Amino acid sequence: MAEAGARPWARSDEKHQAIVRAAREVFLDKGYLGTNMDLIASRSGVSKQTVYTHFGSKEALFVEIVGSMTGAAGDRVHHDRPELGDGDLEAYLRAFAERQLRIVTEPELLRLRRLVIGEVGRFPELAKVLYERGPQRAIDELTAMFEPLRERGLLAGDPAAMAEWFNWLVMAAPLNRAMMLGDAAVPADDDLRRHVAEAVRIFLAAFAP
Amino acid sequence: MAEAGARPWARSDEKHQAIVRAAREVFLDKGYLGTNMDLIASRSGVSKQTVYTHFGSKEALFVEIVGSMTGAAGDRVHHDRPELGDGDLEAYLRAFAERQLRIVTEPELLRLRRLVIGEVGRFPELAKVLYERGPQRAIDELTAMFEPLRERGLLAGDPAAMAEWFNWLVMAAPLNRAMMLGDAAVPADDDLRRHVAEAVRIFLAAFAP
DNA sequence: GCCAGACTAGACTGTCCAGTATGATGACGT
DNA sequence: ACGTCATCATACTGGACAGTCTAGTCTGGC
Repeated sequence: MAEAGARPWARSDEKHQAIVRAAREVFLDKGYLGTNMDLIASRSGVSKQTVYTHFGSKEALFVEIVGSMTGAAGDRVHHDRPELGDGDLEAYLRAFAERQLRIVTEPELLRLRRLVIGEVGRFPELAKVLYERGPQRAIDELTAMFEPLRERGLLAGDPAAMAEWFNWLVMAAPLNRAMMLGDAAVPADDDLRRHVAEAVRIFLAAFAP
Repeated sequence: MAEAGARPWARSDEKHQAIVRAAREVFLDKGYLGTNMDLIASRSGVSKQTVYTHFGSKEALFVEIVGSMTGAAGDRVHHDRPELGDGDLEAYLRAFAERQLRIVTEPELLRLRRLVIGEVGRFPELAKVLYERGPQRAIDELTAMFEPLRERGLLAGDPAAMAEWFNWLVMAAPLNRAMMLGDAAVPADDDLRRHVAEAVRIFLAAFAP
């Protein structure tokens, strides 16, 4: 993201990070147009000029922030995921889905999603990247997971298609509610577990031979 | 929305409608903050003052536009819906879902959805209304439809829960793709039909006794 | 003919804000 | 001691834009 280039870039990382943090908050809170650079400067305890030295423009800062957040979120979701051994498939799918859903419905990620969706017109690339690093990546990993299960006869169907159904069975209701009804509409732990259990049941009813 | 009030309101409906049309286009295109009132005035072939006479402020105009669009969209979805007689349940569910999905994925509605989601922070009420008139209303009608089916032994489960699962089985994948990947990501007719058929199959596998 | 009310073009006010310019401070290496 | 480089505070420029104001036009009813 930062210009590949000529400069030896020993710029103070501390300030850089402070700007990133402040910009993240402000952009998530007020959107792209609603955000003002003076506020980011003062919130990060840095002069406006410094903001412009580190990031060349409001647009560049926005792209950098959103890009890095999507990357980080994607990585978190797919980090430290347990392996499926010979254990109970249903239980494993539940654990997997609960974990995934909990991360995706964190307020910060919900706000990122809203921000990006609202800016599809202005920044279509960002939305594409978010889709690829979010849902698409999850679906790809599920596909890889389902492939051997199909071969072992535990699932019946096209792995990629099953992955997509599974993903949205788990995510759709909570995510879409949260998008519109606000962060407070995210299910509490009990409900989340019940929701996931039922999603997994439906999935297996449709795809277990 | 317009002030309940004193005035006999015989204002030229033609201009009013022209403003509404122009405002709809511009807001959907550029978002709330990105929209400028001079443009709306010129696009509707009306003077700026007239815009302010008909709608008191940018905010009021926005709320009016979005509110009426959500209402209209909701009404369209639930208008002229065929009844389920004694025919084939699976075929009926497919027809129902195809119809619903086609309407919801129209570009104008997708853009409305993006707009509203992006403005959740500034206008939380609008998003709530969109949720109620959109997904919630669909779910309620499905609930009413499933209730007797359950009593006839054709479905097994809580009608409201089944309605929510059915709704998102049908909507989630296309809608979420379209939100982020743009209007061009909406499935063509063939794909849409295949998608719906499979969604219905999954639903019945999970909920038909 | 005249009044009222809707409308018009366009100027104007006040504010906000991205981005730049200026001139100074302090740290660090040579 | 000196240059360099990041940083600072603050002022400024230029443009955008919500909302108001002015002064005048057009139309239909009486």
